[in-house]
Amino acid sequence: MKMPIVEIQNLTKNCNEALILTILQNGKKHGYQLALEIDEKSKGRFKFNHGTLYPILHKLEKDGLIKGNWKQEGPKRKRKYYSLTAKGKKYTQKQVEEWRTFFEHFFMIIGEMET
Amino acid sequence: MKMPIVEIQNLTKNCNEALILTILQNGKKHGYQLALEIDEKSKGRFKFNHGTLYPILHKLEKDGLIKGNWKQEGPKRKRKYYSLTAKGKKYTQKQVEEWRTFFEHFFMIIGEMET
DNA sequence: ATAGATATGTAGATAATCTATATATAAAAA
DNA sequence: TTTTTATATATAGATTATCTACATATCTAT
Repeated sequence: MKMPIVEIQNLTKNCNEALILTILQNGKKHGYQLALEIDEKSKGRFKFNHGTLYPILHKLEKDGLIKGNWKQEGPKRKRKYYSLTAKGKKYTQKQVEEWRTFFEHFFMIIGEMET
Repeated sequence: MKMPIVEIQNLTKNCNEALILTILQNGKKHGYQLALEIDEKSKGRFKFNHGTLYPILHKLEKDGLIKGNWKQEGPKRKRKYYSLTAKGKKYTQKQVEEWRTFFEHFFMIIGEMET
């Protein structure tokens, strides 16, 4: 798996990933819960389409960055809880740093950087 | 033409656009010049693929946000200089604001917001 | 001459996201 | 109690931005 850096060439990636991964730093969450939390924390600004969310989770799991575990919850309800792997934790920290430097360069150009 | 806001749903868009549009706020530039300037101003961090750059310029022109003019430069050399239209100026200011609020929310979630 | 930088452009591939659909359970309202 | 809404996960197909590669032509320095 490649470790993309956050730059103009691959800016389409990583943003949704970054949100999911950093939320998971606070403990294990299932998919629906992640979407709710991101919605709340952004005061309704960031809303995940479920058709976007689940494929990302599957990809992150396939890449070994998160690990999902089905849990019986109630008599018939099942939820899949995800948590960061060691690799995922390292990756997340790197990505946050990448985003910070990206942001700095981006606003240096588009102006009005409040430092 | 729709006026997209910068949010999780359409984050793939607008970033390259924003860089181009804000550079054009400082006066007319041709495509190659825009790429160089963004490269320099970001200290080599943002590099445009020309295959990305020119289609965006054509799209922005089609949407009436920028206007391109071919200029004879030397005996045979031609360059196409782009400048913001009134609509484009308005749009650019709005987009910069959108990006600012986007990043505020984004960093509020991914943490380590230095306010 | 010719090599490298300048300058613009398009075609096809890749990949992230979006829309729509599907399924099923739990809780709340009528 | 029936129905609606929220919860919960998932996939298929369409859309779209970007990437890679190709194509063309001029200008400058060696």
